[in-house]
Amino acid sequence: MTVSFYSTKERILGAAEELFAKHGFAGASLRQVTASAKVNLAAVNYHFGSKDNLIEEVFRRRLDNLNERRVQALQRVKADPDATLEDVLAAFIHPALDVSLDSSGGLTFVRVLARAFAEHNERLRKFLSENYGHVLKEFVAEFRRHLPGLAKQEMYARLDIISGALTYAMTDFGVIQRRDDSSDAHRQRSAQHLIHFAAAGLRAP
Amino acid sequence: MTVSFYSTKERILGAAEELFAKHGFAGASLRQVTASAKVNLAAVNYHFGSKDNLIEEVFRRRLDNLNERRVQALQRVKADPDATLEDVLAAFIHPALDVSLDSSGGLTFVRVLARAFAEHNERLRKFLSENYGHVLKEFVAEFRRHLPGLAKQEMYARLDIISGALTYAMTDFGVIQRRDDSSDAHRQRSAQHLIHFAAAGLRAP
DNA sequence: CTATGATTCAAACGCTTGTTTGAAACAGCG
DNA sequence: CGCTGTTTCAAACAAGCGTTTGAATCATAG
Repeated sequence: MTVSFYSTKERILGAAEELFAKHGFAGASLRQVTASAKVNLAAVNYHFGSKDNLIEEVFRRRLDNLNERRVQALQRVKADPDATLEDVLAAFIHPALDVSLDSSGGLTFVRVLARAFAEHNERLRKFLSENYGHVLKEFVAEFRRHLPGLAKQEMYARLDIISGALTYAMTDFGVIQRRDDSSDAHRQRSAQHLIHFAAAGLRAP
Repeated sequence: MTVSFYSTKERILGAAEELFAKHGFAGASLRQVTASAKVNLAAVNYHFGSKDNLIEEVFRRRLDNLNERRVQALQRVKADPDATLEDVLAAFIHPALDVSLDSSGGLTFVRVLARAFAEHNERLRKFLSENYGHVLKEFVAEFRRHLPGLAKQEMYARLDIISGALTYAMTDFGVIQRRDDSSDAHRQRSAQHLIHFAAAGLRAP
């Protein structure tokens, strides 16, 4: 019997991520979280101050990483004079898939992320916009460089659709039953589909 | 001062739809709903039996209509020997947009629908699958008639993405701020974008 | 009119929620 | 060892939840 290796804070974050993905932010109670983390109920308020702060910390733990990967991928694309629209899309999509492939709860976090989009919680939206907004803006600028004929308003409308599709594809939210092949392989194929799909949609007149 | 025109049941359904869209099913309480509907708290359990039944009734009120419109649109496409892939997609997408354009809460309902997809509530998923599943299957059969080269597994994967994109596009979930033109006009353009976007994605090799 | 069934209402039910409390247990330094 | 600051713990808090109750009100048929 190995004793628990992770700290109380880490165990709370992991359990919270899992339960937020499964039941939503309002649907998962602190008693569920602390029971799953094998931690005292009061530990959440001791270490995080409140449930809202815990929610933000669940996001921050992974969003910083995702944003950094995307910025780096975008910089590589910018430096390449032969880069195509597909390369820009790959710089946007692959880091998200990479995060979802993180062996310790990455896919779970992507499900949490989709929850955040679906919920209209004002505080959460603001927090996410502050973490996502800046990077998204950089991508929009680069997309427009590859699609000079596309009006700005049109560009935003189509990117909106792509972001939604990306979120859905990454979280297996669909009603369709999957085959039982390795989910890693499935996700790799999903990335290719998404890139082709998005590129075709963006290039449409 | 005009007295209330709608019945108690109708006012509850309308208020519930609005609040479920805004705060989710767990997040919106029956006290909020009944207060917003200007109705006694006990009226929900009297007219619907339980909160779960109320949720189902909110869906049934609009889903029957949407399914009927989609089936009819698909039948028209099937009867037309010159119908294209875009026509099948239009038969799938336009009825959903029509529902969202219903002047009395249609767009609100679409937001509720997106909530249902985001939430993993087992009972809700089952209920929606029973209402959506049959029609979706018919559409898959017709899509495959227009894309004989596309493997069944591939077809499902791409339709999954399209369904997600449709849901997101219909609900303005994106972080991008819209222009202030008429939202009806915006939605009409969205439908065209979605159809072109989806057709390009489906036709990609 | 009275009588009957449907509807509304205020109040309370037991239960769960996030948060707070103060004591107990622990760790590490002098 | 004793002392100090950190962390854990059981217990309780007020507030909100879905649901139930029984009386009051309403509409309508006899």
